[in-house]
Amino acid sequence: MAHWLSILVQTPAHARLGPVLTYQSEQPRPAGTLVRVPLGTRETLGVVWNGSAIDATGEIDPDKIRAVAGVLEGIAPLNAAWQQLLSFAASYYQRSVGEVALAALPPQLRELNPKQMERRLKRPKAAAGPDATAAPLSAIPALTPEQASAVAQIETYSGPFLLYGATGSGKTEVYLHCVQTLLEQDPDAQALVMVPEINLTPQLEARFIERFAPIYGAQAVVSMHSGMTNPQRLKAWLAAHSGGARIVLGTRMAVFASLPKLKLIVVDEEHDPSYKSSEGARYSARDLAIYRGRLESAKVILGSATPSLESWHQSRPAEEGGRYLRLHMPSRIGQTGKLPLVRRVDMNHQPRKAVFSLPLIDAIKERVLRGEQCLVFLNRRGYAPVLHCAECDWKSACPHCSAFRVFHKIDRTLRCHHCGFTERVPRACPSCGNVDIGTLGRGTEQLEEHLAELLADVRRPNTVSDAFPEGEPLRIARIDADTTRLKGALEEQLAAVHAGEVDVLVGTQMIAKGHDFRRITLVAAVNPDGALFSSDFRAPERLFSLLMQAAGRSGRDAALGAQSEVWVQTFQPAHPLYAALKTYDYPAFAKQQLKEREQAAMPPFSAQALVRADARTQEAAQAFLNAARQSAQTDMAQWEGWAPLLEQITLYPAVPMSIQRVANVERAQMLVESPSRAALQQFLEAWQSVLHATRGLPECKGLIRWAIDVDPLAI
DNA sequence: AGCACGCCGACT
DNA sequence: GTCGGCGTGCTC
Repeated sequence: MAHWLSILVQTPAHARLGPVLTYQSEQPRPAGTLVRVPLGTRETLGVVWNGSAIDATGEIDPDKIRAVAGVLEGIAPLNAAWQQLLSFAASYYQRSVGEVALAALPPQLRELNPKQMERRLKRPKAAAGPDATAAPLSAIPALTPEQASAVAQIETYSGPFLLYGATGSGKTEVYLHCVQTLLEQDPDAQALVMVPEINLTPQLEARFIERFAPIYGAQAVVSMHSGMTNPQRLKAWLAAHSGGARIVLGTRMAVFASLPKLKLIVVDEEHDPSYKSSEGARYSARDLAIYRGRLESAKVILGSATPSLESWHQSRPAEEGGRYLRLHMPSRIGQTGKLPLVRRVDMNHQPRKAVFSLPLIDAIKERVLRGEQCLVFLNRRGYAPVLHCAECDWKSACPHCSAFRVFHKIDRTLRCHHCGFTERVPRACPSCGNVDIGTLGRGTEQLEEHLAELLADVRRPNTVSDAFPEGEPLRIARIDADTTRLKGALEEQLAAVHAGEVDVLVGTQMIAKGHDFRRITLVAAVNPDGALFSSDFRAPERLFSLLMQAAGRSGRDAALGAQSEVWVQTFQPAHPLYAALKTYDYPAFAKQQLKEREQAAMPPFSAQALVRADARTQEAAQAFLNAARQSAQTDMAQWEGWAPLLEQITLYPAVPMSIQRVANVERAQMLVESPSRAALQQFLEAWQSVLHATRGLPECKGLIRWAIDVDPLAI
């Protein structure tokens, strides 16, 4: 007799299909079982959900129920905790479970046919156990008192923990130590360690392999990130799912890894915006890590030198309502203990239009003449952000976007950084024919060029590197998304910096993160003021974090640490953000920001969601959002018992997005806010059906798609 | 989202 | 006469 199974398949939220489909099967299958099912004309991967549940929507024609095509033999069902995690993620981020769950599985599980799958699973596994070929275990550094105290607290309490440690305070050593203790105590236990970016995985992986391969074998450590090939991803996933991998390192996607014996989760640089996904289900891996930790009784460590204000607020003293335990490690290891001196240059007193102030140029010269390296930041790539005609006021607008195309001098192109549209730079103004067209603003390319001119007469000292003898011109290098497009280019360029081939490094924020430059003693932010006046209320938080991280790049070498400096060129030298930066007083900065947020009832003192709409015309996008808003305020208010809930919800009018048009698609958004997270959740869930219905309205013709972003990072 | 079916323009 | 454009509609 056949059994009826509820099965998840990959169906987008807007498809008019239930979240689970009903299939029949000769045998009962436990929830979590991976199966292949027919769907329309194709066969697709499905996950058995809630065992023998009768279809929730009720009336489907029994004749339409098709049979399960097969079970993925040799792969154990996903456990209840995993199912619960995915159910939660789907409902919290307002997507269908099918979409979220199937996207969380490695792509090859979907693509491989049964025969290929069988072959993959039969592959002989490398013998578990110590890896004889691994380098002999190098001495494990003794913990500093601060590290030892943090480790002791993590072992004593259940967490979650916010490890608030200065750059260079040795947070990674704390992670390594906690993982090591865990694996020694529990022969099955697994740990999940997340980092924000792929770029940061190789060095972390090297450190974990160095530490753990000699004890547990190299296959005990696996990585999960989007830079891996599909076969690599499947292999890592299977290793984690089978329990063979003891440590999983990865980017945000790793939070969904199947880890049957998960006991510890580390979220390094927890404040980093990369943990929030910006497409599909817009989940926050950091927030899901907290949920998952509680769900599976696994300890969670969030680590940062500049925690997100959300995490900082959650880690206030327990008697004030804090839920995380804050562990503080203020000291940098192996150094004089001092962070670089922060110097603000008041650009109001510098020549108008100066890119580099005189004192900064002098300081850079002085450093390179001593054989030290300098790092210069500007968060804008290209040569100039706008090309401009002084005669007729033509500007290099992108024809497809509401943005300017950026002038790239290197290949003489105008490039739109939003849609990719690229043209050769015109010789004369395309509008009036004036041949004297100029640039407005500057980017990293121009900075590099300008710096070369300013330092043209400076010669290298003889202390730097044998390969580049005394008396040669300075080497100025640039690292940004343009110079690192090719695979391996970033590593190559970083290696050149490490080798001392570069005297001055110019780049965007991508060089601020994680890289351990030994001989850099001066870091300069050329023009960071923009974030102070941004309409995004999180911009100051990001700027502070970026500048703190940049400061962490300077003076990591003990011998040079004492004299290292961070320079900030600003027109707002008295701004409280820079004042807090000068004393590295993150707590003071956070306190001030949180006070502002509380007064304005912004996160973490309120919950937000954003509905974004893409359409052919701006009118259609806004009409859709405003109609859905109207329905919420009139129709939903009539629903039995909904009025009190709706009173806790604020729906703001639809507004165009800050870049209103990208690739000829008009974009608008609407903010939804509530003092209560629960109320917001309840509202959004019910509102989904209203949004679906709104779509069909005549004034919404031209709407392309819409999506809800819960806990958006940028508004 | 896929993937079909379906009805109108330029090619072997 | 076919290949193929992407508009609508369905998938347990």
